[in-house]
Amino acid sequence: MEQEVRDSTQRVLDVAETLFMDRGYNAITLRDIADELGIKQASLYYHFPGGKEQLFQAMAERMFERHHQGITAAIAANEGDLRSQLRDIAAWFSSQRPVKFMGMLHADLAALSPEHKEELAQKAHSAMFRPLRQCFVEAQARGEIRAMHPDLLAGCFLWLMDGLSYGETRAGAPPRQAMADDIISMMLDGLLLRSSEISAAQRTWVFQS
Amino acid sequence: MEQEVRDSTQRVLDVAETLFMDRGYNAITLRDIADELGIKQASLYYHFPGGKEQLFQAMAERMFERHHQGITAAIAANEGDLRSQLRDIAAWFSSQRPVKFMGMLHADLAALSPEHKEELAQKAHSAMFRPLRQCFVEAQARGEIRAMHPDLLAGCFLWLMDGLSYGETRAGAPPRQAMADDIISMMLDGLLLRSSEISAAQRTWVFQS
DNA sequence: ATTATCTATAGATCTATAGATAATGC
DNA sequence: ATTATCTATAGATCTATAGATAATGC
Repeated sequence: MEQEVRDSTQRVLDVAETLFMDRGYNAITLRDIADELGIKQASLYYHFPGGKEQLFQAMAERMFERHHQGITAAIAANEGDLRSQLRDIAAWFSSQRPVKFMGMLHADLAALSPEHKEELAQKAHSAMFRPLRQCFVEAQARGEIRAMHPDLLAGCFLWLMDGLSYGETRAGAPPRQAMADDIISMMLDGLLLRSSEISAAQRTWVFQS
Repeated sequence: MEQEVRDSTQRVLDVAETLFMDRGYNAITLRDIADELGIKQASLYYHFPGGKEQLFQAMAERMFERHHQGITAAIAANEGDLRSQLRDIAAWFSSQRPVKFMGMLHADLAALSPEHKEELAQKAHSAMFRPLRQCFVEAQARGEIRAMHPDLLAGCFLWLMDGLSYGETRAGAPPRQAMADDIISMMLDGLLLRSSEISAAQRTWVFQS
């Protein structure tokens, strides 16, 4: 029986994650979630007596925990090589349903009670931001990349991964993994023409600034 | 009198933009906007007989038009120099209230009628995305940057500018313009150590991939 | 007895409409 | 006459609660 409890509650969380992440906390009603599950709205209170807010909270915590696993595994599997680490993190996100947790952390958190808000922000930070930030700090310590505020780097990378979720909804967009590779190359190698592709005249310009 | 009509309607749009952009279409009620203006909720129907959706639509169109001016001016003032163009576009966004139009284009548009949705998406594209995309296309034609899907480049840059709005709300964050400069340098120069800072051993690694 | 659902409904909003009121400008 | 507001309220949701029902497992 314990098993069935977990199954049906997990199914509620699955649907809640899909809907909340796609259209936001305020746009989704308990009725939307119940309809999608084929049950009545009031039945959700059996699984989450605390109502909509508790359901959102539980959904977000489960999601953060899952991403924490995915991100730290990608980092650990490529110790000492930032590019591979980022590539595997991107592959992890590609394997998951669109994240959009950045916009979520802003607009949706504002709708929650101060305690829930604070707790979720904290968990999002330790689950996703902190490991990634550490990843950049270590790459800097190894001399692999130049000094730049690691908060900014982690924020940019997560932000861009989040953006992939939106980008892929466009018609005619390249596959997500190809976009992720281009983004990582942009971040690490930069866009300026250099090395063998570069003419002498361009080279002086490139390094003048 | 004509003047006063414009003033009070513009004031409604100002408040609507602040609130809608900060917390999203669904989170903000007409009462929130009216309260902030010090008027009653029903009075908004004098300015926008079409109600909440028309108000959002008008607010978004005015905002897109304003950003179109800002972006194209920044581009035109630095013709032939991508880095300066991007820097001035970033400065433009820093001068404006936080954008968050990316998340808006996703979650908020979904709440509108199909016609409004289509029209706004179209206007956002021509006002902001298209000029920036063209900017990257021309930099590629000049040989200033390497070939990469210009849609991706424009999307990344706008996305990161959008992210600055969120980033600056954190405690202890560096000033927005400093973060913008770092982001532009990351995009153009990349993060990898190279040029004079680079050792011979590292150089072979840098260019091997 | 426990699990997972249901029906019915109270109470709180929220959008939108109808029509009144007050101030300004011709 | 026009502009900009107001009061009052209908109608539609949405969240949450109370208590009933059906199925499963001991």
